[in-house]
Amino acid sequence: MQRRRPTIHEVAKVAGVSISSVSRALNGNTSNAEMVARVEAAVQQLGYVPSQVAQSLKTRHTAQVAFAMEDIGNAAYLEMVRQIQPVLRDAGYRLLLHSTGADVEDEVSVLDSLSQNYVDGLILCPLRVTGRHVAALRETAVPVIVIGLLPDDVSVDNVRADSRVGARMAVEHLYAAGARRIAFIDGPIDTVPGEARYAGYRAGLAACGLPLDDDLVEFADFQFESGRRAAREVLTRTDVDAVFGANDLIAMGTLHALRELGRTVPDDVRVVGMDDTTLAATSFPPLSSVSLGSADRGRIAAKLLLARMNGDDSPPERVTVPPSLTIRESSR
Amino acid sequence: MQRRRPTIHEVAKVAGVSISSVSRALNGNTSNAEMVARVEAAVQQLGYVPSQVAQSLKTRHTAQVAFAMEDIGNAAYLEMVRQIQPVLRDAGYRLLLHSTGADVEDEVSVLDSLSQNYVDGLILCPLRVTGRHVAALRETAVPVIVIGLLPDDVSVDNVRADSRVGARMAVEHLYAAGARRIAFIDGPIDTVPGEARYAGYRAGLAACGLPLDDDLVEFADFQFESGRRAAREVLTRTDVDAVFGANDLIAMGTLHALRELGRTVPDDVRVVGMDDTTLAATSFPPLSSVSLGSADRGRIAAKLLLARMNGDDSPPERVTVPPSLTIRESSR
DNA sequence: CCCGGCCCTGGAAACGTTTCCGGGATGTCC
DNA sequence: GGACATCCCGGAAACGTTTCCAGGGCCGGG
Repeated sequence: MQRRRPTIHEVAKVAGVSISSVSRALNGNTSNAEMVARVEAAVQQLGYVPSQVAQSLKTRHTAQVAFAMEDIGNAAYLEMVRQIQPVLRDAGYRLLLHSTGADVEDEVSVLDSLSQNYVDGLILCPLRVTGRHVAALRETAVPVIVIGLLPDDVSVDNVRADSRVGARMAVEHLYAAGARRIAFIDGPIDTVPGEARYAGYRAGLAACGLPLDDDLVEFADFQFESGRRAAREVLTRTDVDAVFGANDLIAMGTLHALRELGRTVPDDVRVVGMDDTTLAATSFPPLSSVSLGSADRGRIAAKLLLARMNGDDSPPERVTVPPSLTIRESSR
Repeated sequence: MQRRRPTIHEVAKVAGVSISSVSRALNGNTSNAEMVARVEAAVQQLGYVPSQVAQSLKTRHTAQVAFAMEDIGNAAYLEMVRQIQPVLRDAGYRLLLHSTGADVEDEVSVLDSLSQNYVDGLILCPLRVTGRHVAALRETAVPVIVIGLLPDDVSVDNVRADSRVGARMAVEHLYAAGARRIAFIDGPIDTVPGEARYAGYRAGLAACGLPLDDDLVEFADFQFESGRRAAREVLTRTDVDAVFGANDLIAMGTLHALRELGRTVPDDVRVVGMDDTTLAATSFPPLSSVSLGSADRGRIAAKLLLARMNGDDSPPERVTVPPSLTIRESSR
């Protein structure tokens, strides 16, 4: 351990050839089979492993890609990671994780330094998009794919969910199932998803001819506990026959709140969540949930990034993954 | 985008000083305030960002650490990542993720190439430990911390859970609550945790004076669906008044199987899981679970690694994190 | 048999930093 | 006021690769 590693020079000496020949032999740029054999023998003997750092310096790429998101603990991001990782690994890239903790400062610094550096590409999932994000995005030295909403005038590849339509689908589904007092527990209103889901909720109400009642709306922070608290709030404050939670954790919290208040699901109150994480299928009762296609978005983003890193310079793409509703017992 | 980045030479030219001075100014190795100011002005003007690759080549460290585990989707590993990431980030390291898919080949290649390369340290969570693992561990060029069981003669820092004792605690708890026919749904027996938990289960039975009945034991693969299936199997096969699941997913599957079979929890059958993931608290009924301290293990491993990377060369440590049982409604 | 072209090899430069070293200027003390 | 120590800056080497380039051997054709 901590032994100095052999360099290409030592391999060359042992094999009795020049370092250029070693390099060529190892990279398959020679046709002399005997040369290759000698070099490989020397490599074997010394336990030589090329320095990726030196290679990177020379070749100007690092075989690394970063994925930056708010919090790896969030199931939706996790789903993305699970899709992104194999795609990139099969293409020979390593995945670097960057939890920003939703800090704008941190996200921007990822963009303008991280992306100019030890990474060949970046997939970014910003919770909020500020002017500084946009400015930084214009300056990056490597391809960036943004997952999430982005202003129209930013020409960067962009894979988005349509959580607005998704939220509307949830409301319409609940209405169709007979609900008329549909509560909504949102995440923070100043985040991109929080705002979009709220808009979708209102659009859904409008489409169903229901009035918007502020008593039916509460804001939490996308977590289980705060979801439970917010749900209790609404449920004790006013009359409710359905709850739409802005993500599955909030909806799970709602299920617990309902149980504590002695209400039954779905007979008494129907519940729908969002993101369709594994939680939804394993909850009790199994939770209806609007999938925003996290897995698809991850996979698409990874493939897009791969194409860009391979030199594809067609105009920026904008892919929107359509939402889909999975109906389970909680709203049946 | 894709514009060539300025180098230190250009900064030097703009600032009218030598590259050595630029380097010193940027790294705080100079006391001339005016020099620093001039350099920073030039840096600002050019938008210069040092090449981390070149720095790494020179300084021989990369400010990167890898975490290799079977599958990032597993909640226990996720918990570790959440702890490891901030510790390392605060110390200036980036975290590289490596999902091995439990492939021995892949794990060993991580060990003997990855660790000799673009990384200053490695945290490894092997599901199985083979001779090749051990051999590779002896050869690594950078500090490695292993989370999980390791043969005694391998002198590598090691943070372990005691899942054997944990499993035994679960059984004793169920016995104390009145259960006498305690079923066990394990993961694959040929994995380190699968084996340890099985051993703990048997030890628990022995401690309670209960016989080992093969009818009460079934093997799944640590997933929800296979856990549900295995639970159904056992529950229809024989008489059962408690189930211990080798992880929370299996226990969740068991809860669903019980519900489908019309048995109530905990009155009819008590259930205990393992890992105490967030799932446990949000399930219905809330799931009793043995915590193996994933979060603690992650944090400890990260700190240990940090110490090693800072040159601490005291003899290898072996830390065992004690299990703890959180009793919730499912076994009350 | 000689010459030209081709292929293979080795030498050397380059990638962008950090750091060692030497020289010149400055300050201080006698 | 001179000598010596001190400090600061610039030049250059080095980190470990890849790749360009030139030279030499070999083969084939004239």
